[in-house]
Amino acid sequence: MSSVDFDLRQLEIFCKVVELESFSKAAHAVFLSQASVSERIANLEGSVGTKLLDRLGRNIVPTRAGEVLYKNAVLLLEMKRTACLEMEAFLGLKQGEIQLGGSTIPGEYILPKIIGRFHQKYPLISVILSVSDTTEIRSRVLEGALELGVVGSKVPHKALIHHELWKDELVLAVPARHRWAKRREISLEELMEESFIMRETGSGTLNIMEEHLRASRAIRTDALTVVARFGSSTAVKEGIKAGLGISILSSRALDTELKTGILKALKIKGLPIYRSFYLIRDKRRIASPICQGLRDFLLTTSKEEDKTK
Amino acid sequence: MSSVDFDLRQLEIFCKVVELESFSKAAHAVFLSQASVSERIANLEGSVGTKLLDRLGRNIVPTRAGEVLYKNAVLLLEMKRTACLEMEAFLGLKQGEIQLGGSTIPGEYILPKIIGRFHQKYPLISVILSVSDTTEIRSRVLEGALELGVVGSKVPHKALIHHELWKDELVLAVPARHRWAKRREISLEELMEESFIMRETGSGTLNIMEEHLRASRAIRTDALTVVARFGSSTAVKEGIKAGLGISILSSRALDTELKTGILKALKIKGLPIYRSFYLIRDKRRIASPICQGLRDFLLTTSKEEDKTK
DNA sequence: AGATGTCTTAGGGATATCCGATGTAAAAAT
DNA sequence: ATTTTTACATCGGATATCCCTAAGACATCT
Repeated sequence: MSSVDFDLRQLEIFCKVVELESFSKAAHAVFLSQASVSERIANLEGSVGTKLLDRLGRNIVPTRAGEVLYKNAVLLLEMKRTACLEMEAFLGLKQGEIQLGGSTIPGEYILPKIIGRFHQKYPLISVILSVSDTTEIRSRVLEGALELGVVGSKVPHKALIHHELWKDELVLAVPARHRWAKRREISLEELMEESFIMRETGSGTLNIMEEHLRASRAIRTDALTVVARFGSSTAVKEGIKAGLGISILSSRALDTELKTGILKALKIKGLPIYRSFYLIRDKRRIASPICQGLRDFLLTTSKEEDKTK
Repeated sequence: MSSVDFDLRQLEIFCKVVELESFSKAAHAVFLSQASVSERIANLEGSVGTKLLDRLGRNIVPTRAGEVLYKNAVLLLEMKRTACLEMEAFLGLKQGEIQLGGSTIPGEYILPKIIGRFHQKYPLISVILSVSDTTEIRSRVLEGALELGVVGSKVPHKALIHHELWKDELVLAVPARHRWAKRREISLEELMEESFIMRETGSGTLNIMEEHLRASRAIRTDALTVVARFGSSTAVKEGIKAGLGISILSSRALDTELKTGILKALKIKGLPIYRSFYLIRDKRRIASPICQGLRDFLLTTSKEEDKTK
């Protein structure tokens, strides 16, 4: 029966009338003719179901019902304004957040400092970085939980677009006290003899390793003496330091250890393992402005790095 | 430049689409054709300035911008609903408040218990009673600060409508130990000899007194020996009790004192002073439902009292 | 009483909304 | 791989709304 209804535009006009105590002044304020304001107020009164303003000749005063509506209208319009500002800030790349995924190496060793620089440029944008393995990142990008991902291997998918960001070399890491510590290169055959720490399935590093070893037609990963499978590069490094075994991993993850001499890096004879990190995005979805901003930032950053190299 | 804008109706439809993850289901939910929903969403996307939904074949998922908008839209719509409910409650005479003014006698001795009964009938309505003198109440009703007033004398005014509510008799009150305490009547001439306590200017009781005395052509109020002017009936009563003087006041204000025998009431010879209390309202203004409700309640209440009398 | 200022009403044109029908593209079924 | 199905987009037209100008109504001020 009583179905009160209204519209933001109507409320806007109504509020102006209440505030300026005049139809004609309100009309001027909202850039309408006075007649239109009159009509819309009549309209609003119709759809609320009661008179909202007392027309006392010269001055316009809200009725009690008008006062009740005005009080609510002010709150609603304020909230609308807030919402609009937030949208504008979001669209204007000023404010908001973005869900970014990084596989182990980029997530732990590369992205943190780049996100730092991004944050300096856009202080009100927060980048939420999830670190996981390549496969996981890829599928979460496809479900839409992550807008962007940075992964360590390229697996074509019709919905994903890849952009190469950075190159990376995989090296064989051994403890400083290892009998190979002084050598520069190791042959694949020699590798077979050693205890080997493997990354977990799904890791980009593992994918790349298998890919290269398969290409070399020499050995398969399951021919290696795998003593452990770890879920993170850090764990693998710790395993190597503890003498559990040796492993192939990203030179980027070894920076600190190589500089302090705790670990040594060796190349594998006839098998230079390079891989790239790729930016991935689900092209079926429309990228938010923040997503575009971060994407551009990552791409230009990687180009600049190439130059300085 | 970027001027995000939207409409409650658009948001309503948009939210339904987000919640049901489908244009056609949303269309059904808001009783529109699928085409209209499609058009309105396109419209909204236009006026916000960005795509809000990803159309991934089967399922519809909001973009990041869509999520931001949705979050705000839910709040806005909820607030609108609240506002509508409040308006409906107000219009349905269920909830709200009303500013009522009462001059001294009705405000202090009559209205409190009637408001009590009104409150039992409408528990969510609060009656805000201001007690002041008749003149003050009248002018505050005319400014709109009070919706209704109950006053003790009738002064015609083109904007005011009067309804008689209750009759009241004015009597001469004297202390129990007064030399007139045993008498039933006093003549006007005798009254001149006594110390008299007057109500303040603006009081309805005073108006009525002057009116009747003038009509009797015998004496004027300024011929009385006025020893004090007090702003309230209670103060006058206390003055009488303290032996400061005697006064004419409403029998309704004397109930307690007469029953306990502290004061005595006398009639004035040849001058029966009756007066009525009137409900007043500014007829230029539209009465709120609550105002109408209270008005009806007061009128029927007074009629019932007449019957029982 | 007349002039003035202010809201209401009337009429008409531009725009938006809505619908049914049709187009199109992706998923599901064959 | 092709067809069928499902679901959103688009089209064209009927309707309603919005907004304007102009004229009427009403109270106030002179």
